[in-house]
Amino acid sequence: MTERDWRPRYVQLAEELREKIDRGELAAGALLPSEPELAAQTGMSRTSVRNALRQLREWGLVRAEQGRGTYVRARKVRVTRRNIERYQWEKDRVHQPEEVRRQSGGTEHDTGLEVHQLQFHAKYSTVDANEDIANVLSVPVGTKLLRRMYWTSAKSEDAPLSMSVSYLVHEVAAQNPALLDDSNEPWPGGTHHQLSTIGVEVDHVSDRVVARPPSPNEVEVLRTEAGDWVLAIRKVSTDVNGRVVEVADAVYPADRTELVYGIQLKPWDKK
Amino acid sequence: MTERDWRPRYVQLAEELREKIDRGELAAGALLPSEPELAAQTGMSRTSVRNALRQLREWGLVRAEQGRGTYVRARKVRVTRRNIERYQWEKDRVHQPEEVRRQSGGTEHDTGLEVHQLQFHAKYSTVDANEDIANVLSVPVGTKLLRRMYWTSAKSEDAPLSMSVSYLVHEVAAQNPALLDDSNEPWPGGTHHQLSTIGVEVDHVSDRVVARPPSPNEVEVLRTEAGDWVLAIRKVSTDVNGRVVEVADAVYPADRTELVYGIQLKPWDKK
DNA sequence: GAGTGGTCTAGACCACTGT
DNA sequence: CAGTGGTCTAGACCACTCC
Repeated sequence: MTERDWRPRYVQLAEELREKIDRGELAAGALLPSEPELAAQTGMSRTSVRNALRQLREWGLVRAEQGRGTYVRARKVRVTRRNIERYQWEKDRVHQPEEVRRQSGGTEHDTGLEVHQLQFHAKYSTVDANEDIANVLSVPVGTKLLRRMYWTSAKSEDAPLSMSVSYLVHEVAAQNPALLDDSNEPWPGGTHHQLSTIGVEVDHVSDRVVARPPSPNEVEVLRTEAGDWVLAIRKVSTDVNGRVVEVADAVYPADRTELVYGIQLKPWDKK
Repeated sequence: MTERDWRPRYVQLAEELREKIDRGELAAGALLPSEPELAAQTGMSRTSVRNALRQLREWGLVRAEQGRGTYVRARKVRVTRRNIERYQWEKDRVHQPEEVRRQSGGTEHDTGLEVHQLQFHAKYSTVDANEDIANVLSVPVGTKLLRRMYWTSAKSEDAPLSMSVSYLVHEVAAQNPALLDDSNEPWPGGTHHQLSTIGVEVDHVSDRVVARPPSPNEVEVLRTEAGDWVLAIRKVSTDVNGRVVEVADAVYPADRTELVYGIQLKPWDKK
């Protein structure tokens, strides 16, 4: 006689289904039995069946669709973002001819997709600096900032995407009025080229990486599932004079993003 | 007359409570009204109240304790890990005298805690390379590896910690038998010094950062809450001859960890 | 023993999706 | 229209904590 299983029945059901998914018995995209059906099969109440299914959703294994059913999720392909190489690439691109700069942007560089497969959106606005951003930019709270919001989606899929918000000091950006108009986006050559038109050269960048649950707004834009988290990156760019010139917050769905940072170490002194 | 709120009642309750927490009306550590009490106050069933409380747990705002009540979680202090600086620091430390090397390790450098406040654990074993690790190390599947597991905890708190697993090719490590014995841990000067005893100098390192739900084992070791995620970092070290010499997987509780990578850009060519 | 959160039942109505 | 998942009720028993 085997030992009694003392775990809650909904956990047992969840694990049974998880094993079926792991074994491939329930393949990606497959439709699970409906809730009333599972309740009948197992002799459990629909409430307990729903608890089991919620567990599977928290594990990221299934997706429930209202009116349709519950499906096994495809294993997400993670987009690899190599930010160190990317930032250098973006900077170097500035001195290429416009035809070349026009051909691709940062997202294409990251994802391997082509320009025509992506839908690019930009929206500018003017805001007063809150304490957080003001501290990073070393300006007084309330300073006028140019707030630039970007989001990119793949045309083919309804797939999620990325969203980011960038802040520049308005007075600085206004030295070139073209930088204040979001109808000039996508700007060939990106932010580095935009900054170069007002004599700014970025010297170093810092990425601060954090994982957290998404805000309600991010749930809507990125269409994350319940229980999903996001990777949030705060990128701070400092120019050759040591002045912070841009603060940008980017948010990615954590389950389809990986970040790679390559680090070169200095050699030991010869002894 | 204001517009009717069409959202589910449990969402409305969750947001009301969230606002109270945000405003500080319910401070960190405060006890929420019990479930029957909330049900009575709002006229909702206990099931709906529980749905609201689950939402708050998914947001990471409260923690339920069986038999006690539901408490507002303290905002976690995030430990900042500056891996680029850390790796360089670890490498440079090798050529310092042993008394200095003995005084602190990587975790103290990261967290600002002192040696005597930390509990350090190391356990070595020998394993056969699986496909994943074999690929990274460029060795055949099944090659003998030295598997080194580390975990560190703060003595004061029952606080979570970090855990990591490092893999070296056994044949390589065995060139210095002292490297095979975990009773020599913590080794003054860390892995870089260990490798230096067999003539290996690390040239560059790559961090691959991913956020994901914790494995059952990680839940136990890191004592994460339901719905929490972890940050998993795969660090690959390559020596000056271009050979991968170490693969290490580190796991951190995502809600109390931030990673910072500072990136120096090359200057534009003078024109 | 009283009170808490965790599990569970057996219903009900709803919004949404397909045919 | 029937079937799906989403919401909701009004109960019940349990394990656990604290007094």
